[in-house]
Amino acid sequence: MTQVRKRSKAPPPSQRRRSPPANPTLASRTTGPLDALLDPALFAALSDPTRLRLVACIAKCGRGCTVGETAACCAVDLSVVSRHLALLARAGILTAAREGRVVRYIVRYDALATLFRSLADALDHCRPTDIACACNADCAEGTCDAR
Amino acid sequence: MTQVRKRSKAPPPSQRRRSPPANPTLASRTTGPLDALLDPALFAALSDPTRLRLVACIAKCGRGCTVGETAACCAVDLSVVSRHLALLARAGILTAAREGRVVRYIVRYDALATLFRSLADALDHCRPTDIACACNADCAEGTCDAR
DNA sequence: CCAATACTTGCACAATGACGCAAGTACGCA
DNA sequence: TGCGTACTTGCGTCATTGTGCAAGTATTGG
Repeated sequence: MTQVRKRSKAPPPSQRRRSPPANPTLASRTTGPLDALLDPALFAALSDPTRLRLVACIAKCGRGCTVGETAACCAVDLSVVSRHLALLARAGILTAAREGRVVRYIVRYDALATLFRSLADALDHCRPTDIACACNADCAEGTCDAR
Repeated sequence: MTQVRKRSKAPPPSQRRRSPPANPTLASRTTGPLDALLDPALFAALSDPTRLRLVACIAKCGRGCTVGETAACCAVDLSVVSRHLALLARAGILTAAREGRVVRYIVRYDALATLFRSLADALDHCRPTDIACACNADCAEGTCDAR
């Protein structure tokens, strides 16, 4: 994660976001070509060992897991877990739902599985065939739309 | 990426690694359960926008791309591109091959596609059924093998 | 062997990210 | 309304990472 610069001062408690914004529609990433599927934010969310462990933990607990339960999976402060889960939800990997006093996080199985399959398909489509790709001369020009 | 602490001083030029180590066998990650597939290093490699652009660029250029060609895809120094490509190769996403004066990098289409499909499958298997998961009480104990 | 091309690596620096602690907020129940 | 439980957020710290520049190494051709 490099060029994602978000540095706005937290708004006052009154107007502070209480319920997280709608999860980004993973579906919107599952249609386009390879570029559209290669979202740095998604991979960044999955690039931390602690977060991955949390995801794995929640993925296996059928019903949603609370922050406290999930925190038992790894040896970091509860506040850290809370932040990680919020981040994962923002990335569209988890869904959060408040149930009275607790918040349950659950993995967005379908969205993720669909996304990964789309990625695999997109890669297959990119695989070179016998016909040479016209963009060989220079990736920055010609028919290569990678930029 | 957090707990990956590698802080060894670079070895002297004489014993410095010239050819990169064999790419990690992505295949080894495509068999186990979800945990085995959730490799932080892989996602970390894909978490940088510049690197993703390089991957997309190379993915679409059927034959391997040289470092110089690839560098045309984005506005960073050639040395940066070189480092990114080496990292991607180390992560098993690209394969490097020296051809005379140039080095060609190519996407490991099959390995990646297989990995992503395995991930999707693993997620599908984790999806809760009607039978409640026995590990609900506490993710850190019981039958939940997420830790 | 020298020069040119094509990368790779050392070094310094700024920005980012993960973390823990402490304080703050939300919700349910007396 | 006051209290306890369950999270969330502010803040400071420290390690990691992305980047550019300059110097180093590899490979080919003269």
